[in-house]
Amino acid sequence: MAAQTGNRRERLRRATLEEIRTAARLLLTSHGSEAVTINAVAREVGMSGPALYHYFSSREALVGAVTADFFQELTERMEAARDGHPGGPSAQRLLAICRAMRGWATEHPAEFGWIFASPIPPSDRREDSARHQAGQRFERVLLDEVAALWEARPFPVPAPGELDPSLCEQLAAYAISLDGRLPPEAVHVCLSCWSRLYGLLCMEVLHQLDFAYTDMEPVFEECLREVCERLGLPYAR
Amino acid sequence: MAAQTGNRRERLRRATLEEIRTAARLLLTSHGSEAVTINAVAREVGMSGPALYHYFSSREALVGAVTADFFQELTERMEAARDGHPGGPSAQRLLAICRAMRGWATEHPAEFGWIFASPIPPSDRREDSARHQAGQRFERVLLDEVAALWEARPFPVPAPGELDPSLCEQLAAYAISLDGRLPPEAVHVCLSCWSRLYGLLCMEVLHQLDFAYTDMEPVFEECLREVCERLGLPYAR
DNA sequence: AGAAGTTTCTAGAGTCATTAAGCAAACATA
DNA sequence: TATGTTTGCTTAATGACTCTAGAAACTTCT
Repeated sequence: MAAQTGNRRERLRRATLEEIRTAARLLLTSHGSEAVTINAVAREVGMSGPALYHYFSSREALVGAVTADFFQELTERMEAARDGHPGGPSAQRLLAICRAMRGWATEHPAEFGWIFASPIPPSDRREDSARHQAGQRFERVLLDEVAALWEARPFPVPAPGELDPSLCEQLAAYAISLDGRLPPEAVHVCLSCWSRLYGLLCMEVLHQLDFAYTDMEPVFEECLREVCERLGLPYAR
Repeated sequence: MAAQTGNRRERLRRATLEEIRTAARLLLTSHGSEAVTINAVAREVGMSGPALYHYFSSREALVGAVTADFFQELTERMEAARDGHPGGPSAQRLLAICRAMRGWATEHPAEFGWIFASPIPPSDRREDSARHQAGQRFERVLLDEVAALWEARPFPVPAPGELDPSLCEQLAAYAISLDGRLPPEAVHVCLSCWSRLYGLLCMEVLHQLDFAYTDMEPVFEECLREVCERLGLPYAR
């Protein structure tokens, strides 16, 4: 942690900012997305409407800030799960990360929905937005783990040339931005796994599979089993 | 088509309803979700605010109605794609259906987002809601095709007992509601494929993979290739 | 204590969803 | 043709919302 810089004023301001974010989150989880209004949040922290504009320039900014918080919380949970299995086999670490992700998602469905199952507002699509930063850190948790796994023992990937050339080109470009730790084909496998986990979790928090499943836990585990298989890892509950 | 039942009044009413839905959709696609307000829609069709309550009991009802429209449009497009390959090989039909789905999604990202990437409001979760009906019809397009495929030539499925017992139980319950055309393990494969397509399309319309891909078409095709492989079908572009 | 800066307030303009009251035309019936 | 009902809309009004513009109060520093 950085030393608590700043004088009393700054500390107070930080505390208020924190309180506002907490209030916003509480409103989201207890009364839904719609309930997170500037007025309601202000009421909750005991100040009146317009005062909140000294802390956030608009409702969108507030929403963006708490969304970034959620993103960071999820990432920290995944990192903690990973660091809970130091030195152990890759499979265990990766499974722990994925399960931590679902754990957080099911415990915080509204928050997960805000991160992943909502259109990203234009202001948050800029590279310097807090959300984007948080997204990159999140991305790195999974990618680092897969890269480590690849370096330790490469998993089977499609042969070069087997993938569509246009796809390969895009993958190559992205692989470069990853310092070339993974070849394009391995990046594809990685993104494909991520997309499966993403889809399943979105379906769970959005209740898109309620027509078939009442408990998604074993469905997710089965998906993990398949992911492990694809990465050449042993699966264990 | 059913004969245009009803007298002049009813016809006029239906036309107005249609006009309102069209206006709502136009606002969604051109100015985003937020812009679909009762007032704005009413302004668009040339009547003033409250008059709209003679046609829809609330904003939510209006949103639900147009969402159901979208669902139906998507389904019809998929059915048309399927019927464009009558009698042909299963693989071609299934691929055509999936590509039609993505085609509609990419042409109508906002509409697709409303159907699949938004929390389903409680009112629309009831069995008798238009949305639920539309959802079932959509579901059937994919399921029917997979069931036909299964009856013609079963694809490889996990051996009974290989899947988690709790998962099996849920699958068995759902399989029964499908008239037992598919065994639980095949239902699982089917739902797993659906979840992959769903995840990928959501990521595309929500721009969740922009950090890696600029063109999702080959990514989707690669996913289709894998789906085909799993269903024992030949893949062709 | 006084100056400077920060925080919060009240007031208000303009938006939204929704309800209520009422007007006028279209229609059905006598 | 006269009467009453139904239908389609209007305006008015309520209470919520976002956000702006000043004035008031409070902190901190000199």
